[in-house]
This record gives sequence, structure tokens and C-alpha cells, in this order.
Amino acid sequence: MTRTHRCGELTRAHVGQTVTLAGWVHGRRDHGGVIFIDLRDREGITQLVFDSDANLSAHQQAEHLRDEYVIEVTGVVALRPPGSENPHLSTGEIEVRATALRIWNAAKTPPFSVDDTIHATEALRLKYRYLDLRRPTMQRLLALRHHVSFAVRSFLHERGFLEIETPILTKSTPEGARDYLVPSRVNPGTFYALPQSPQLFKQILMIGGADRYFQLARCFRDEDLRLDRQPEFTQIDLEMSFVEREDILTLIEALLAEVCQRTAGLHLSPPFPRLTYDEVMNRYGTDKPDLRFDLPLEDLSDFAKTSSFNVFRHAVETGGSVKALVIPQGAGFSRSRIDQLVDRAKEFGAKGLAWIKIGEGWKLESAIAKFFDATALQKALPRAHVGDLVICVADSTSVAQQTLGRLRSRLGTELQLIETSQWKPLWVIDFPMFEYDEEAKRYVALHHPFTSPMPEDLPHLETDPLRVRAQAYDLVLNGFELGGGSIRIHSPALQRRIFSLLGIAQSEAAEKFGFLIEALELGAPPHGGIALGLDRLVMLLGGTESIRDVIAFPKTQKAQCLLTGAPSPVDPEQLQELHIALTREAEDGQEGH
RNA sequence: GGGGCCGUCGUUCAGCCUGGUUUAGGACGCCAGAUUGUCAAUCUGGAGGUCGCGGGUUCAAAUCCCGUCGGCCCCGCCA
Repeated sequence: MTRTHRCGELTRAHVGQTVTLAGWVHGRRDHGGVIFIDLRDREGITQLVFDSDANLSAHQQAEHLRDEYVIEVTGVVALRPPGSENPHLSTGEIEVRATALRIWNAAKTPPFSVDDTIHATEALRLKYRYLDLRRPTMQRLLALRHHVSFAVRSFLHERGFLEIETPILTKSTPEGARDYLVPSRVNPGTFYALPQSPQLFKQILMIGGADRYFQLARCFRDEDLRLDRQPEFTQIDLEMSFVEREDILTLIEALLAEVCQRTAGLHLSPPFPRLTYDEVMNRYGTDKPDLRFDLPLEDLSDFAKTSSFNVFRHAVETGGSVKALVIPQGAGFSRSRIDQLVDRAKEFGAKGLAWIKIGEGWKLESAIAKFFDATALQKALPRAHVGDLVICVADSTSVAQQTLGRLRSRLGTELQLIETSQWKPLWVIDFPMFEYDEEAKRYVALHHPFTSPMPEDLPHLETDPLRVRAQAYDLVLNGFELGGGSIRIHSPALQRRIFSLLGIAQSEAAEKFGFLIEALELGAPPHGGIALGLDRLVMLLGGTESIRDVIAFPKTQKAQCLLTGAPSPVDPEQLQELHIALTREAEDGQEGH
């Protein structure tokens, strides 16, 4: 290696030194007798000067340089002539007067400019990901991700955690997301699954005496993608023995505060607010509220009972709710703007959306104003003022909450209520243990089947499962679910009760989870843990709007890699070895490849 | 599985609603020449597109219709 410095580090302190730099041609400005080249590497940009008077042969070579050529240059660091400094560059005070040039590799004209100002479509960026990654922004995000990982490892190492790897080829289990399957060649007709998370292994590690485990664990879920969801992603996964919920929450608060401080200079101050599931659903209509703006859901159920509006009264009388949002200054909304809100509410599952403008002197403007008493409404909505718009959903409580929760989130963005400089972490605790799945006609675990119920709710387990709360907790940051965890079940008897409640037959439980039950019977410590989404954390810290920006080689919404073309058909011989036959439909599907 | 937005020289965008003077245009990039202090260099000249693909309507389709492929956002899904 012959380079002596990086392109971001030369300053006036180096003036007079002979240096060698290497990198990519970021731009060229040819003035005839003198050619300026911006040389770029991971660390920055340095201006090179090829002067025909000073060094004719180097100048002649430099005439051939084009964008993205890979070169190595030797020259002398010099102060730029007064007035020609570039304040936008860290190296803007100096330049390197080239005496020798080596062209390591020419480059064809790139399909898009390696530059942060002009951006190509994402499809093109992904196809030529190596060009995209050369952009300073992407370099910054890759480095940030490394720094976050490093800070996490260092923090947990200092607290006695062991980083332990768990299998990627593992066992498919019921419940949860769709598995990615891998056929076994030596065991015809059987399959491994890629882990959705190392959940069972980390519990087994506790039973194995590991005490404190962590892993930056790659996880795989074959579900549809979102801007914050990729089919393979990385979790900061950890588990501890002999702990209670509070131990985990405190540890993670310290972890997050330190990581944010060290990697982004961000100051978070623990303890984070702890809101129960019921509280956040009531107040924000979602289990991952963005607390950077207020706009809480209001409850008009009591008011509705007294009104003469049948839709409202009916909703409450049949066990539902009337929920509302008070939109500040919303009375100025145009009719089409309001219609848009109504349409969205319907999209989100509500039967309709009632709206009331509050005019001067609390005169109500609305198609349904005649049903309401302004004074009573004013009393029910202490936050409402003249000039506001009230929107209401009367439905089952969950539909009313969800609909307005989603509208709240959209309005937060559209009305620019979000204080973007704020960082608002919170814990959501006291989740219900189960919810009823109407399709499957059975109870399913809200978190997962290994989550311990609250001890005081155990008496209701069989009689009123929906009333049972779990020792589960989610960490939410700025409206994103950053992670979740729980205190686990360490009693084999309780674990059997839960399986049975979930309708997992004993024979199935034995086949799928027999190893866990058996392990619990052989001396399992109380334990609990959590997993945080590393990609989402880096995305938030990096201030970028897509998880794809913090993954070096992400997949598209159809779960394809545009760089390599994965997934792709394989040779029939490979399939034969694996004892796999394709259906007619699958063969048709391959023709696109 | 469903809803929405998008696809036009290498790139990015206009044109599409209201089909025909558009030989499909601008900017960036590219090529050639000029140019000794630029950093969005500049000046002169030039090349480059069967408008994602297939079908239909029409005298005539980038433009209207249907289908399809691809990208993005959302619902469902994500213990």
C-alpha cells in the first residue's frame, strides 16, 4: 500500500509535505493548461491540480481522466492561492499539486452521478448498489451502522453479556410469521426454517447457564415489506437470568441512551415514560404512538349517550365507543379536505366519520349539528376551541381507536405538528396476553407463547383469558416500534397451560416444543429479555426515511435483490438432489427469469 | 389478496387531462474543439429516445381503453 493519507484529512498543517492519495475521480475541471480533479475516498474529497507548466507528463495523463476513474496520485500539499479556498470542503484550504499519476482503472460513464444532490430512482440505485454506496450519504450511514453495532457490543460486554451465535438453519415452529424454508438434502422431505428470531435458543441458553446473552442476530420473516420492514433484518437480541421486568427496562434505557450519545451525540434522559397498553390505545389509538406531537384521542362516549344522535348512542349502547380528535384551526378545512378525511376513515375500517366545525361563539357547523348541544360538547371537549374541527368515529372501541389513531398520525405529518428535533422514547407495558382470532376461532398470543402472564392475573387464565395481562413490554421511539420483549415462562406446568389455552394440542406441543418443555423441567432459571431492531434504530439515528438506506444490500418490495437477481430458478439437478418437484404454477412463474 | 402513485434520450423531468405544427422538448451527463485558478467552471459545436412491454380503439396513440412487467407507499400480513 503506497498511499500516505486519506482524502479527508489534509489541512494547512500538511503544507509542503509530499503525499500520495488514492481514490475515485469525483469531478474534473479542465482549464487547458491546468486541470483540477476532485479526488474522493471514504473520508472525503481533496482537490488535485495538474499544471502543464509544473509537470507536463502528469498533466497530459490527467487529460484522460473521467468520472469514477480509480487513480493514485503523488504530489505536494500546497495552500490554495488567496481567494480560491473552498469553504464547503474540510480540505478546502489546500490542494495537492500532482507530480505523478497512476490510473488503476478506467470507468465507463456511470448510469447515475455519484453525488448526494442528484438522486437516481431507487430501482437504479439498487441495481448499481456499489455506485450508490460510494455516495457520501451512504458512506455515512454504513459507518453509523458500524458505530451503533460497536457501541452496543461494547456496552453489553462491559456488563457481563456474552455474544453467542445461534443456528441459522433451525426448526420451523407454529405461530408467528411465515418461515423461510431450506430443504434438507440428507433428510428427504424435511426442511429447516431460517429463524424469525433466536427466541427459543436464547431461553435454552439461560437454562444452559449462560446468564447474560446477546447477539446481533439476523432474523428472517417471509411477510410483505414496508418502508421499515425487510425480509431479513438484524436484532439486538438479549436475554438475562434472575431478572424482573424493571431490570430489563433500566438496562435498555441505559443502552439506548449511551448508544445514541456515542453515535449521534443525542441526549436521551431515562427513565422513559411508561404507558400501559390500555393508556396508549385510548389516548393515541396505536401501540406505537409518536409522542413528538400531542393531538390525543378524546372520548365522547358519555357525551354520546346524552345526545339525540342515534348513530352515536347506538355505538355506545352496543358496547362500543365514540372517539374524537380535536384538530386545531381545522374549521378552516375545505369541504374536499374533510371528504378526504372521511374517505381515509373508511379505508381504515370505520363505517363513517362525523365532523363538527366550531364556529364563533361555539356555534356548531355540521350536518349533524342539530343533534348536539354545544354547551354539553364544550364540556366534553375541554381542549376544543373556537376555530377547531372535531372529527368523530362511533364504532366498536378498537375500530374507533385504530381509525383515529391512523388519522392522528397522518395529520401529525400533514399539519406539521411533529417537532422533528425531538426524540421521544417510551415503554408500552401491560399488554394483554391474548387476543381472539376471529378467523382461526381461537386465542392467539399477542406477544409470543413463551411470555409470562402477570402473576396476579393467573386466576383468570382459563376463565377470562382476555383479561390476563402479559409481562411484556415494547420500546417505541418517534412512532416506530423499536423492540419488544418479556419475562418468560420458566415453569413447565404454566407453559403447558398456555399451550393448551392457545389450542396447541399436547401432541403438537410435544412435537414442536417438546425440547423446551423438557428443558424447563431440568432446572430453568427465571429469565427475560428483549430484542431491538438494529436497522430501525440506525434509520432513525441516521435521519433517513427508509430501512433500505441502512442495509448495504436490501431487497425490493417484491423481496428481490436487483443487484444479484435473487431469487432465481435453479438447475433441475439441484432440485432433484433436494427431492423437490415444482408445481405447474411454479414452472410458469419461472419463465419471467 | 386488495387500494394508490409512478415508468418518456445515459440520468432527471416537461409533454398525456383536452389524440394531429412535436422533426417528442429542457436540464444534467456524454463526445469533439477552445480554455492557466476552477470547485454546479466557462464558451462553441455535436451525438443520443420505436415514450416499460403486449393488445385494442382511431384516418392518426407518448397521449384514450384493457392486460402485463417493474419500482415505491398503504391495507391485510408481520407470535
